Amino acid sequence: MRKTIFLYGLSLAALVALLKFFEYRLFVRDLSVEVYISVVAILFTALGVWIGLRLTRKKIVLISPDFQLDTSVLSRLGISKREQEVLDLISKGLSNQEIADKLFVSINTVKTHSSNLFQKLDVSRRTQAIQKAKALRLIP
Amino acid sequence: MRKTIFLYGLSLAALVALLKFFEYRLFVRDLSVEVYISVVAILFTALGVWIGLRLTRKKIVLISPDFQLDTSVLSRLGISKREQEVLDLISKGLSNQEIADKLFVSINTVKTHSSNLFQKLDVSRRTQAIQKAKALRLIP
DNA sequence: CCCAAATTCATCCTTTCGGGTGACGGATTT
DNA sequence: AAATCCGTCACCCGAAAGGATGAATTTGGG
Repeated sequence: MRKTIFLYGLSLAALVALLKFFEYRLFVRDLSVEVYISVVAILFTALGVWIGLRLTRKKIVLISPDFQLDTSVLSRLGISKREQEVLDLISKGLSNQEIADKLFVSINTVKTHSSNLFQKLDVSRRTQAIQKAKALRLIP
Repeated sequence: MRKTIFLYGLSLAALVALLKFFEYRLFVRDLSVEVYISVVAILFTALGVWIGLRLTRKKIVLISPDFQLDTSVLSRLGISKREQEVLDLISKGLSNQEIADKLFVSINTVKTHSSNLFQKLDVSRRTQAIQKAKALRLIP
């Protein structure tokens, strides 16, 4: 941010110098202040647009792909870390056996976690869990 | 957009007039061009930022909520209307029986549709179908 | 240290899901 | 008319998922 401000001032100074340079170089001394202001206004409006896009670009891509879960909902429903992991893998379309292999636990353990998870989410099927978890911002 | 350009030019003219006014009103005739340019640059940079945000705000909200399915993918995979309906209900967490009740058909019909759908989506489970359909923009 | 919560695993049973196959009527295309 | 696609329905079978319950182990916090 400090860098941006510095570059901003630098470009401003450069523009002024450039205008001065052309003013004396081409002996066009009758350039009115209005012309100066117009040029500067247009250029810096464009710069402002660019800066604005630059600053908000992160926010745009943060909306969907970069996702942070709502931990308040997580604690309110009493969902543990392991259950959250299972939920995440369920939402990725994995079967209980695949989840068990990925977490290095028994399939029975996964079934226990998913059962507890469904109770806490108040659903009875994993597809419903996906739907509800998405609404609660527990998964992307 | 034309309105925006008009207002832009108008504000530019107003600013110039304002500066001129203060210049003669306060008898501060030695205001350098650099000061003018700096003020104008700062103000119009802010204006540019505002415009940039204004123009991109619509795109931001358009990313997720407003959804239109990709019919090209739909036809490329040869997914029929009925299969698409089943897909939509599957993504909402409904069981085959519930889908059958909602579509007024037999559960066997739903199973046939879902099986064909899974083949066309190249998946083997409904949770995978949800995952993939979302990636293909077939469901919100 | 101790207790509560979390994690782990198991068994039994029922329901749901998925794959495969076959069939029939209707609409469209060839 | 024949072929093709869609939608419908049925049956069978195995796999996966879900519910209920019990229990052992580990872990984190008071």
